Amino acid sequence: MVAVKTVGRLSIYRRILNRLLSEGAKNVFSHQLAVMAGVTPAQVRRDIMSIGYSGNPNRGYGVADLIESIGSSLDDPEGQKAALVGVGNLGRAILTYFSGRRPKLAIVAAFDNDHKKFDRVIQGCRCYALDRLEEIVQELGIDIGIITVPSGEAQKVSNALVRAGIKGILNYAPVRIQVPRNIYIEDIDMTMTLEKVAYFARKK
Amino acid sequence: MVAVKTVGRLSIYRRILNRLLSEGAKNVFSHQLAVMAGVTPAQVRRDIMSIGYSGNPNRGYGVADLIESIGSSLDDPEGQKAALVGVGNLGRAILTYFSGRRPKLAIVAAFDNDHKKFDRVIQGCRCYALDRLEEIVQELGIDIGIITVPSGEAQKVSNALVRAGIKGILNYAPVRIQVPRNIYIEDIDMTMTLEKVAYFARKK
DNA sequence: TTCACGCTGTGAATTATTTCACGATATAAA
DNA sequence: TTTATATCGTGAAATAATTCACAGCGTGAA
Repeated sequence: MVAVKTVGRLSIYRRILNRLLSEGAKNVFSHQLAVMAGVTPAQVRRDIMSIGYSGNPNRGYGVADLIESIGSSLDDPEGQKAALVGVGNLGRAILTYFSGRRPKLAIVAAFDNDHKKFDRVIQGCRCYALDRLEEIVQELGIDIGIITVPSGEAQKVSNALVRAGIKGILNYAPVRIQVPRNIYIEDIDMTMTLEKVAYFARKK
Repeated sequence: MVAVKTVGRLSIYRRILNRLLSEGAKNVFSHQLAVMAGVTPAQVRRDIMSIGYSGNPNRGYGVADLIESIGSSLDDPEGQKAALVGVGNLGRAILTYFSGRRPKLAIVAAFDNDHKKFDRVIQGCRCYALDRLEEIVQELGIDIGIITVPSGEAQKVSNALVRAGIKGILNYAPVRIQVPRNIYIEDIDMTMTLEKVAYFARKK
């Protein structure tokens, strides 16, 4: 089991590596990856070590091999499916963002209360009525939920997702959601982050 | 100078406290805040200690006083202004989100390349042509930039923001941006976070 | 073949962050 | 007034994360 922060950085390295690959790069050194990822070379080496991949002291890391190796650590070989709940501006932005980007990880269903959105297909992802959440999640074998509803509804939506059997939640609503201990939850708190930037813009 | 992580949590506590205040609460205990913020009671006490506020062993913390105290640590008394660059779905979501929420921190200008958006007012925030960025940022005294443009343009936009004199950047584009050392930058990487959730949904 | 170089892999050291644990204390009740 | 109780504040301990620093190695050049 890889540490939380390491998983995050591996995901970033992989994105960089994919770009490098498309630019024709064969190998890359830890110090190059480090600059592109905004971390130290030692950190890069340690992260890569933690997934058991080894570079070559003279060539660095093999771009294609390392992508492969990160994939076999991070990805489910069967692929994983996510559902997005709340098709507002933010929800649509996320759908656009992800649309067909990672083969092993796709948002396959969206849910909303607004009947004008039902059955519309947004970025290749069909929109369903919120009260069909459990049914559809189970039918499609979805195991990740993305919450982009207003704060007031987030806990209710989360409960429904958990009942439906979801294992991980990405929560954009600015409230802490209570979930059973076996569910992994990650919050993206945009207001908090902006306030952090504001503080350090002044103090740094 | 308060630690980065502490600033983030203080911002979260404040949001919770504001809700409690509006519900009429006068006092709150560290263990209550802890549950609502998803941290330990000891952490809450330490964070609050770090801004020099003291509670009462019998009543806990005064809700209104603590809000006040967090404000005087985090906020600029004069207020701070932010500019958003890139008025797509994500940009609009952010504008909607922040619109008039914090008096000491407002997004006062948006920028885009698309001339159809020029001079439109979105959530009380006027949209300008991207090439007027430096001019407007300086005119309005903006010191925070929010980047919501595609990856390929992020570095260019960042350079313009830095030239215009901005001190902090909140970057939503999935690339690491290079900035001078005196600029504070925080990344929100939505893809990375989803991949993290996917990983731990499987492994946890 | 041998050498010199610059990189990787990693134990150890360091730094950052969180939690423990307990004395001090404010209040409500007796 | 005294006592019982539950909380705060915080030094110290524990844990987590990062960086240092260098032995060892693969490769290109001589």
